[in-house]
Amino acid sequence: MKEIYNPAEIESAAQSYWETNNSFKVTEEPGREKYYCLSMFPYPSGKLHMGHVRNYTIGDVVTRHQRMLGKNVLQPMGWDAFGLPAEGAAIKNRMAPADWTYSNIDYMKGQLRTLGFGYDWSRELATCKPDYYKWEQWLFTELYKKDLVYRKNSIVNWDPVDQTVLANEQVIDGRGWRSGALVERREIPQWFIKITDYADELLEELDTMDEWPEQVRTMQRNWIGKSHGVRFAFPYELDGKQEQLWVYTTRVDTIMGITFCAVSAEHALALHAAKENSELAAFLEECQTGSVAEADLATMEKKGLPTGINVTHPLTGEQIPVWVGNYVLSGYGDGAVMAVPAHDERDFHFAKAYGLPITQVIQVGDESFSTDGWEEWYADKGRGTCINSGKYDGMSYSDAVDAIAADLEERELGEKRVQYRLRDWGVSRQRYWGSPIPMIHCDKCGIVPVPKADLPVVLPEDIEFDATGGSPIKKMPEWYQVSCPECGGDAERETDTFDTFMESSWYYARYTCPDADDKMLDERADYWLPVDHYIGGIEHAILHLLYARFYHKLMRDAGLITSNEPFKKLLTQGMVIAETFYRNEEDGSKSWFNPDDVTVEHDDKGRAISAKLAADGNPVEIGGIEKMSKSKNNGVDPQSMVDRFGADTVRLYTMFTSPPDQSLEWSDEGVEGASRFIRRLWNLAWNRRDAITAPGDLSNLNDQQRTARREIHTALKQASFDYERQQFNTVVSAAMKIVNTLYKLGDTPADRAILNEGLSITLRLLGPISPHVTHTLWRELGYGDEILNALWPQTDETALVQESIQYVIQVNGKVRAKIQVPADADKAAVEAIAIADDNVQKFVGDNTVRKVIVVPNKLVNIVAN
RNA sequence: GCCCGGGUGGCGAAAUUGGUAGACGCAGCGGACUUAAAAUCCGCCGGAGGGUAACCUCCGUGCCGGUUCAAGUCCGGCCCCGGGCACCA
Repeated sequence: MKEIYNPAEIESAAQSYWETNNSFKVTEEPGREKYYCLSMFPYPSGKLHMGHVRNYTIGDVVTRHQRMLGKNVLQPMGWDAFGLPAEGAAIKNRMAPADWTYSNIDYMKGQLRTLGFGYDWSRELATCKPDYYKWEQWLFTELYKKDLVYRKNSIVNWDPVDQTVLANEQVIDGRGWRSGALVERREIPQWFIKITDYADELLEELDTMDEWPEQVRTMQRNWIGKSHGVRFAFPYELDGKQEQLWVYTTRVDTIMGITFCAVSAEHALALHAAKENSELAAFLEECQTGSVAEADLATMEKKGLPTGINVTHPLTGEQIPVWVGNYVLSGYGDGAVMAVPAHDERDFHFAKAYGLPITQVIQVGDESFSTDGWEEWYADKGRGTCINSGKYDGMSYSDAVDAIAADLEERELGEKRVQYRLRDWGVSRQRYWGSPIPMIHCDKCGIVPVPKADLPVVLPEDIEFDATGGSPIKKMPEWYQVSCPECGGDAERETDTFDTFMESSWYYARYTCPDADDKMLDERADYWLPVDHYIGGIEHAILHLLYARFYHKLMRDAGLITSNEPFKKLLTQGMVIAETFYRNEEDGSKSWFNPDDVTVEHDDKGRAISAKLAADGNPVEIGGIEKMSKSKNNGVDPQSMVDRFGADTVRLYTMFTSPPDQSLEWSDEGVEGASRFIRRLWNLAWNRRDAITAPGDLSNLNDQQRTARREIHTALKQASFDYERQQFNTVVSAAMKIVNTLYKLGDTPADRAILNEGLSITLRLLGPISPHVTHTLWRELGYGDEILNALWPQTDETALVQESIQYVIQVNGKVRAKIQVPADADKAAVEAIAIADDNVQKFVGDNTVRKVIVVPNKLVNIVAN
């Protein structure tokens, strides 16, 4: 052991120790409790950012803690390796996406190693490897056979200059990111997986997933968007032909209040009417270019034009005018709605704007209805009864819905229907760097899935990108020209690749058996799954987590696994944020400076008052605290922090500064503090190394020593509780409290015994958080070989027992005294001592004591007036 | 607009879920050690007022009201900040 704490040295030694001993390699042990802890795998973008460090530290802390509880713990790591940035880098650096990706993986893996994360690297996977994507290709062909996969036309962004399809991220302000050309919408055939077949199961299971944050469950519920309603038609005649306008509504009870219909700008009826009407045609054009951001839509002005077409009310036979409305969504339901301005807020504002009639058909109690302004109760579904509705008058919501739906059904003009917002999952991407879609197009046989024996369809990695960014495999006849597996004739491969969400939807399962070479998953999957604890960013709340849940059910129904859900517990960690600094440039733009390059001046209260750029000494503006990002240049490089302070300090700081689900504000001073604490621990161990030799006798302690031991075990109890509820910041503070207590101990045999016990507890509490320094001290002080496998410390309840207890005495709810009472005193005795106190007497005065509340071992409240 | 979070010292945050508000840390101040500095160790540290002092009093958890012996915590109403989103008929 050395006098001076040297993180670089002890950390690399500890890491080598774990590597040579395969400390984190695990196998299935039937009968032993397993724990599968997983952090969302990274995209290999180049280097780790602070968000990764936080995510993976949380995962590693959970992993090491569960291991010390005696469980068989799996924590794997891998790479979400397909994706668009590799193509951009390929064009820019004139290198193959595969080479760029592999070199990034190499570098980032080294970074993960220096942070001391305990991964079972024998299970490492990269989703761009054929032995990985082979199995999702196989599953896709199986789904095709089960009729869960289909092909249909869908719209893509087309760059007319580069002659290539663009991903949404590559469209900037409606223009191609490279060419700058106006992007066109083109319809091409694409592959879909029927996630809607699983919508109900995906929705209903959310109710049972009580270890997921409520926020995430709500977001998924809304995304699936199930509603119960009625779909019905308005007949009309057009060019002498009988047609029907179909709409969907959840408020068919208001059907007698329809005063117009509204269709979306893309609706066939609108397009037809626009042929004869140039004003309408211009309006439809305008609707195409408006903002599509949801928040804008919510506050957007309601606009519309009449089509000049009338339809017939299915029950009254009345003529109803059809309008085009910018508030009608083309993609939901039939792209058309019935409008009941009296009982729908959007319809109301539209009717007011265009002078359309408003007819009240629902009455709630004695509320008074007026067309002057909108009232909340007008649209209160389920309240009130029908009026002005002929034979439906007096009916409640559910009676009216049943009766009206029955009448519509009788006329063959409608029926009840469950509607979802969720759409089928479009998985085709016209990109290169992804898994090829294993389908063959044969002129004779049609679509033929690639047989299992021919899988995987390997993506060629040794390619060159031309400047357009178009997918190279689309220009490689030697790759896509094949013979048909069925008839043997000439055929062509699908040249589109899968959406990268396909790979990230099942990687958690493949880690359980990454070497299975004849099956997607083997029997080991059921030992480890479901994942007990999944950790990642909130940005994946909907898409990734919904697709992974869907995929899990697909794999279950393919007979590969038996569980229903992939992730038992979910933790969404908070953002990492930092101060920003900028200068206003002459052209009105801002240039942002990294906090590393700025010196901040504080006033005597410690408030930041001004900041200067270190390079030129001139002032910069303080821009407020924001999420670490490239655009604000406020990212702190984890590597430079590890180099300066060591991984243990960086890990301790990220755990100590905020609870895991809240945002974490970076502060250099805070990191210094974390580093100072670790040195304080090290110095204690060094200075008292001769005293910490063996456990001593704890049975004969004086008052001071008993207090010290009580403080240690109180902190331990709190820390164990906080580990369970994953509030790691207070775990660190508990360890700090114990160290503070240990510093105050003397050097008698009893003090040495307490020190020995206290330090062994502290090291184990911190073991999961700062593993290197605790590993080293554990061995140097002779506690054992591996703290990693040490058992979690138990609270000694007898150490918590006190001879006398401090009671807080309140008079009328205000603290007036603190008294020491023997621990065995009964309620009456406590009361008596409390009332006898001088200060209590002073405040009770001449008043009569009405009531005395005694909270055992805590507090007495005397009510007097 | 709607749905989640959140609002506590100069700052990051605690408060074992209704029982001493501010633990632990950062910054700051004071002291010890040192020729000196750094490092380290010890102490003080919400505001106002009183006392030589140990201490004492009043105010204080975004704002207003309520429930309770007791509210940072529960209920009702509002104001800010952060994140997300379905104009879904």
